[in-house]
Amino acid sequence: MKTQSLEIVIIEDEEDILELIEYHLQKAGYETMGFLSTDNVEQFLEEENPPLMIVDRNLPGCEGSEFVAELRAYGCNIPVIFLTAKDKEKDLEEGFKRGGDDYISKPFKPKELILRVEALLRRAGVTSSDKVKYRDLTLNIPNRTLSIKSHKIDLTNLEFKLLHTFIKHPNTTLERDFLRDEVWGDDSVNFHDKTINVTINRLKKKIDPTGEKEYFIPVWGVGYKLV
Amino acid sequence: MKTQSLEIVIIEDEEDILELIEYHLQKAGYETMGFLSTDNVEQFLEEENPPLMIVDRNLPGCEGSEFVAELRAYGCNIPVIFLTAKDKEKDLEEGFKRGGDDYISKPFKPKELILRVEALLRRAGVTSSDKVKYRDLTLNIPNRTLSIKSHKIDLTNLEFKLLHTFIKHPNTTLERDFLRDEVWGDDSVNFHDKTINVTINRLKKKIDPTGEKEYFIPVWGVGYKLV
DNA sequence: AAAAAATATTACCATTTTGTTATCAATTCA
DNA sequence: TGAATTGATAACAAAATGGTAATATTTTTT
Repeated sequence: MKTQSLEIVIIEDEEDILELIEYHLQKAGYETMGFLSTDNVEQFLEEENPPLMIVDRNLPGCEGSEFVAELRAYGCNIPVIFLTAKDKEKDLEEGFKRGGDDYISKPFKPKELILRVEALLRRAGVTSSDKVKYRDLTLNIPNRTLSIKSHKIDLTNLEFKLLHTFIKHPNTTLERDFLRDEVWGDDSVNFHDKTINVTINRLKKKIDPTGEKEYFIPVWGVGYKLV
Repeated sequence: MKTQSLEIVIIEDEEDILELIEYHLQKAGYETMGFLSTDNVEQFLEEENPPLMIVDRNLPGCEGSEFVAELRAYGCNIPVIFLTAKDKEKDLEEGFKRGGDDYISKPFKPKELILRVEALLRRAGVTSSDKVKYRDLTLNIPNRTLSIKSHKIDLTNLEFKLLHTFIKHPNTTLERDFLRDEVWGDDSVNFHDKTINVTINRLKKKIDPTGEKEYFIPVWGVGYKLV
């Protein structure tokens, strides 16, 4: 599923815990970059643009959440999970208010750490899933193939782009002009009225020959909608 | 920070807990929409496009996470926080794998609930709702649909534009000339006297066949008003 | 270069939407 | 009250839009 390894930053002053975290993340398929303090982290973030950061609250010299608050103030939007032994409400609040996305208390369950990392990466839009689904349609982006209930269907490039566009905006009326820009590109001069109609038509026939599933419905005078 | 009230969906079968959650969310400035089961939720999501959903895992008839997994399969990407009494690793994993964004165990600290809601909304980049409402009418602009009390009604493009114009200026007498410019466009030469009458008429019949709701009232010699 | 595949255009038809007209009903005002 | 004006509505006409098959063009493959 993961197409490339992601390098996750961990800031944790207790060396054994740091190693433990790195171990579990690596086992889950991530690269890691551990720091024992916030020193040099900023520079690393700037250079490497890591996708996620796990930060201990209890760091020597600097509160972890203060560090994150500073980063946020400078426009850094990296997803952050706080890690802490403290479990008091006040600390929790501080962590979130200062820009944390999630919070895990020590001792943590390794599985939970991984799950929360994955959930956050997903929500932050880092792990670009190579599959897009809608109803019983599954688009495999790298392969540029369509599966309907484990049944593969060949699509032309144009048909694929068109369907992809609709699946990215399900249940939304896409105007003809929008489709034209999105699928055909705005360089298309002399764009013919019926081009969209005919292409939609061919696509419909391929993915639903009998028409019983009614994927596309025309919105009169506006465009089409995938329902 | 909050520019407009956000309506958060909660699915929880224990009525007292549901009320408790609603209470805390409302105190924090959110609107809430509670459900005791997953019934009708899907419809609500489609119509209202809420920004976040809190789902109990332990629902009668349907596992909360199964419900979310189904939604995800249909392309619904709404941020989800699971809520559960269970605290076993296995359950946690299932919830995340099925598309949950966060997880809170009962009994929960109210403060933590709010903090996690806010963090998730922030990370998900909450979008302003694309709906316009007046009385029991809800126009979903991207879908180009009209709902009256969760009942969908088909409008033609012209009717949609007309109703949209009125809803943008509720309780205001819109002059015929204004409507003509706004809905038909100023390119309309030879605009016939009765065109507006007839179009309003058709719209009235669609949204209020019996005429009991009296949405539109004619203002003699001037135009119409949506009340 | 020839064949095949993909895409675009055209033409024709069906449907939906919108406009027009005629008639009737309601309101205004002298 | 009654004429004049405006709105409601039904019926019909016209226009706009979408569907689709056939054909033409372009692009890719062999």
